[in-house]
Amino acid sequence: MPPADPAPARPLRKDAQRSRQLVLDAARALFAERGLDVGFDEIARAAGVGVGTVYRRFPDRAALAAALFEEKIEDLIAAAQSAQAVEDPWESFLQLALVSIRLQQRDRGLLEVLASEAFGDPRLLELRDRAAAEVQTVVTRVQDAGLLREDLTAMDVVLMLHLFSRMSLADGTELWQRSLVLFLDAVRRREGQQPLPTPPLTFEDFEAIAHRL
Amino acid sequence: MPPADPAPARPLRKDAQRSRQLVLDAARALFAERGLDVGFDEIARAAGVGVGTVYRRFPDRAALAAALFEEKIEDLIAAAQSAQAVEDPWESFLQLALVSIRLQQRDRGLLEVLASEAFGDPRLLELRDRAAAEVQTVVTRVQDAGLLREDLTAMDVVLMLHLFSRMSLADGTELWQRSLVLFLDAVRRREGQQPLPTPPLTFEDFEAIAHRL
DNA sequence: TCAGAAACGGAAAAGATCTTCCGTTTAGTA
DNA sequence: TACTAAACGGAAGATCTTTTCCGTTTCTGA
Repeated sequence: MPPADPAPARPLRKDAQRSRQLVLDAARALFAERGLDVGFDEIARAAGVGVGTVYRRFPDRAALAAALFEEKIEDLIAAAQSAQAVEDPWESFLQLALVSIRLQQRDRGLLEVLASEAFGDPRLLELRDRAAAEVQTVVTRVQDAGLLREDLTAMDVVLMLHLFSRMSLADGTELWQRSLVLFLDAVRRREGQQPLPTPPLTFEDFEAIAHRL
Repeated sequence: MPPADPAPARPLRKDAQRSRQLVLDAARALFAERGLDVGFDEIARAAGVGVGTVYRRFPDRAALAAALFEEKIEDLIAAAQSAQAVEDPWESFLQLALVSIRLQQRDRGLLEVLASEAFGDPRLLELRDRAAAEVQTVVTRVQDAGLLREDLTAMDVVLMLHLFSRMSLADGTELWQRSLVLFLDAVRRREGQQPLPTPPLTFEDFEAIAHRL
């Protein structure tokens, strides 16, 4: 009994493979620079193919984004994991913050995918959840070490990283670092801190907020 | 020699006055709810007049915004001044923060005008500068009282208030308060604080950043 | 080499605003 | 009341982006 792959899907013809790749390359560059809502016609022009070809390969923005950002989010997860390898928990936390901001600073599309409901694409959503889980791990460790305030959640951190990433995209310079330093100072554990008001942020809160920012 | 008002401008006809007011009322509500880029046709429909009438009275969005947001920014300035009346400098600072976030939470258009270059309208720009000056006053006072870190600028504060206002618009709830508490905790003066990196934020920095957020 | 399927490009249809224009209506004045 | 100028509504033209469609070209494998 042969494996019943619902779509045996013969490989794309050679010219089709080539133009698919041209489209992906063009879209990668444009999404990184200008975000997810670049026009399809512009992608086609940059790729040197007709619009029809873009639509044939990627019926909508979601298909294109899914193909491109899986890899990108995996980069982010890998970066988070390598931050976990840092011995000192606070340094590990710091490295996670810097790396994740930098990745989003270099790719506006990545920021938008992470902050949106990712077109409802299950693969992207799952990867995003895995990235959030990595943040959770780092946060828990630095909390267990007594260095980070206990009432902070990983989602507070994710939300803040999102805001700093946005800032880093918005200013050409490095002014966002001022705000990051303030934040880091604020979340350090310290005697006599006032507890945070309102219930902790959940993942759903983050989604709802970031999506509409 | 009679006063040479360049446009003696006879008063609008009664029906024109009426429809001007209808348009302003409709635009006020729509801008507050959905921000500055509501379609003119939608404003016309909400006002119960034709699009032509909207264009006749307000040649572009800037004219409409100028007419509406002068008053709004004056409200903000008034709120800042009444915050200055609070005796305790820290409380005064806190009240300024809360009031300014609330005003922007209730009016997305106001937030957008404050963060944009305000269509280049000189009146709006001047009012915005005056609002920033009020923040400066409050910040200086709380710094002079030794309660706020010295290396923070009024523009750091303005930028943060902008971010929290955005958050307060984006979440329907009050979760932004968590972040505000973190921020307030971060900016309190305290022994052994690390100095902030990168040069202080200028007004131009704020404009450039907020505009592109 | 050749026939048929797959893929291609880009014109054009479909949608969404934005803006102008003009025939009709209404207010103000004599 | 009647005339004129101001104001009105909304259809139509101008743009811009999204999406479909089809005549032509290119690949593949018999």
